[in-house]
Amino acid sequence: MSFDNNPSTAQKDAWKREQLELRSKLIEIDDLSFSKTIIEKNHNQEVEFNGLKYIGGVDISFIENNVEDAVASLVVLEYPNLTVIYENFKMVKLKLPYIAGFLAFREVTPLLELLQNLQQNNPEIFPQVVIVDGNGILHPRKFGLASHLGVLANVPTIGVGKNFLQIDDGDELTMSYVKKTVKEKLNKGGDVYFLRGFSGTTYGAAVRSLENTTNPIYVSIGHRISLETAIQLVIKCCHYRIPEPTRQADVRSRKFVQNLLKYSYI
DNA sequence: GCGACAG
DNA sequence: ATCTTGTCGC
Repeated sequence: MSFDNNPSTAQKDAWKREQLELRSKLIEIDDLSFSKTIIEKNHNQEVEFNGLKYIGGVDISFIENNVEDAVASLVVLEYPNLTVIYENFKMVKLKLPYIAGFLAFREVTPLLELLQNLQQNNPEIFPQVVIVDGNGILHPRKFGLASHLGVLANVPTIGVGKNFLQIDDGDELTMSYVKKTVKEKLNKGGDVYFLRGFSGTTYGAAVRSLENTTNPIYVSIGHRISLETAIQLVIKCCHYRIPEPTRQADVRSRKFVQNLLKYSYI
């Protein structure tokens, strides 16, 4: 089965209005249940998060040759050890195709349901911040999936993308400029390059998560967190290129999909 | 027609 | 998003 029809221009315009409307509720500063301390360590500064125990990760995995069935996942990891203490999955019937700039309309509902389910049934481990597989305000209307989920769930979120999404705001946010600049400016693990448009808006940052990985990740504010805090926390969560919360959500939902196929449940 | 295209 | 073994390096 496939999707009815590709969304019309009118539908996209309605979605754009909805994004702008929800964006009015967006909080782009730290509004967290834990605190951040800068520690002076000899020459360098180090960041410490106090009172942070639970970090969430969400993702959706897809099935080959199947446009409508997918598996959404929510994991909760303990900080700072980053061990998974909770996982849950939800089968999804996708209603829409993927359209850049409108990812939330395809994915946000099951992710929201997973969060609400945890809040209701296991509130003591509800995550204090959720890392989302997709951008926050690094988005044409400054309201990507991470922000959308954050506002609807009223939870702090961080957007982490594996690929850059070009924004129409001057030459310095084109794909070619960012790819070129990132190569020359991100020279070691933890290096950060801020993605600032001609308008002066900072949409997010390209971050080299490890010493031995060239390809950056793209971090942006989701909701109720500042970009600086988001970047520092994401870096602390990186055992691999992708921060553990989203990486675990990804790995585990993929395994879930494999088992579905293995036992012919789909 | 051409470029861009988070997941 | 998904398809995937070996291989190179620490």
